[in-house]
Amino acid sequence: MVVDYSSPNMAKQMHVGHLRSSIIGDTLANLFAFLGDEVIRQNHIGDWGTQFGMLIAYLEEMGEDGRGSLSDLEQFYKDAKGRFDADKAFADKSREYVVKLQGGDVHCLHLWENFIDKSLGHCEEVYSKLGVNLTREDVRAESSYNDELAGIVTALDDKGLLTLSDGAQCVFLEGDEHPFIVQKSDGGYLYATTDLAAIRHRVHTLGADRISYVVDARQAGHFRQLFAVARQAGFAKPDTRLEHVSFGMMLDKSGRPFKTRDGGTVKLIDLLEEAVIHAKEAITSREDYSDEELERIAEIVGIGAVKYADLSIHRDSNYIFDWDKMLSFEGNTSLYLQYAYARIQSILRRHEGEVSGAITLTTDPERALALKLLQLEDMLHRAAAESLPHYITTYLYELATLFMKFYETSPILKDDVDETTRQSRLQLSILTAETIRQGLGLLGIGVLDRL
RNA sequence: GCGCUCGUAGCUCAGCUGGAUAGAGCACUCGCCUUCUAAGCGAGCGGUCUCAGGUUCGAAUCCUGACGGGCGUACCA
Repeated sequence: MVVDYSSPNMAKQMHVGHLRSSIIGDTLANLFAFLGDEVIRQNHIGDWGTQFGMLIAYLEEMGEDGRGSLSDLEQFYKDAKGRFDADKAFADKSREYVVKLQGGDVHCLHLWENFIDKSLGHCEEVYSKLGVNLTREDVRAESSYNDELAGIVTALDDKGLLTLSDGAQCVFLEGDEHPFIVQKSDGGYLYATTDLAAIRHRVHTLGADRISYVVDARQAGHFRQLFAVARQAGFAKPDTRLEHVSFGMMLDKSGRPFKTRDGGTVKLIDLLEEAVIHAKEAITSREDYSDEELERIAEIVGIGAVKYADLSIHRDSNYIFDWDKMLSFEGNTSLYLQYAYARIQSILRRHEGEVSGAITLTTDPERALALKLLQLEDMLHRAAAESLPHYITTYLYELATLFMKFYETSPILKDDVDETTRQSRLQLSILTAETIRQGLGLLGIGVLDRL
């Protein structure tokens, strides 16, 4: 199966809006793979379009080796746009470069490749910090389908699906007010065309029997049409499962789309750095760690908190972005789970000798914990069937809560605990720790032996 | 206008596809560290599940309508 997620635009820096697709998609890909599916990750990056003419013209001006100028893509884009608006000659050159680029001009292609490479490098930096398992091998850029677009339109025509309307090639779907446009009146193709080419490639070349698109809910209409057309055209087979794994938007406290104070977008890398700083402050006040240790723990705790805050919410709902909540360490948070894990590791460190023997359940806390442990597999299948990552977080939180109660009521290493009970409780603790570790692992969140 | 989606405690959210007195966290009030990590645990406070009908033995959950929020509505992605 194919999971299509993240899909950043190469012209812009990744901002908080890209967070959800990246981590929801990654979690689902991890989950499907864990359950035994053959998963092909696809990062359908946006690397084509008119703005690239402007960007490569500006890159050329700045000197293409000038890495400094590209270190902040957001600023680079703004500067390029400023040049474009202010300087007519530059604007003309930008338009000329778009045409040359699309015509395969070597010089422009070289500039463009350089630009994409740098931009993708920024994304990879974010993926690495986020613990998202996307590599260059998963990248299948929009532009890579360019040569197939004409063939897509021809194939639709052969099927008798096309109608010329106002000069544009359209597929009219029954019951839809608007058609699915695959070729503009000026002859240009659209992302709808590219998406069709991508489906055909995924089904017929990659052999996908299920394709999950992790894209925000605003594009629901597009995907509904895309899937219908893909089936009618035979790009997808009748039994190919196509699904739009939609998710809601990030809103601010007053319920409007989330922006910074000055109306800009919050860069993802800044959010992550902020989270690590916050985690560092919280950790420092608690215990003495070496600088190295502090850095490592803050990274795992801080990034985990951000990811968990997002993944623990039903993906369909719009959610309110709140620094305090996102960086919170109380209640249903990643730290609670990491804390439970660390407590167990502490017990295991103190215990000397082997752990063996049967698990015997005699008390209510033991039974409740064991019962929850047994529900893991069922939960994972439900999460996969519905593509809902928050089932995992809810489960882990419930598990950790039950462990905390067990921990409070059920001594393990105390002198007055008999050996049979001790072994049983150790086994329960180990199973709990392993379940938390694996569960958080699916979310791409790490655990710590000490906290 | 039409379409999609959401409306559950003061706030942020769950609610396993129709089952028993609707659950958490935060906030607020109390209590628990000489014994395995108090970033924890226990107790309390707090909801006519937006409203009105309907289906059902049974509805937060399904259907219809109203009200309210968000999003989308052909040649951007």
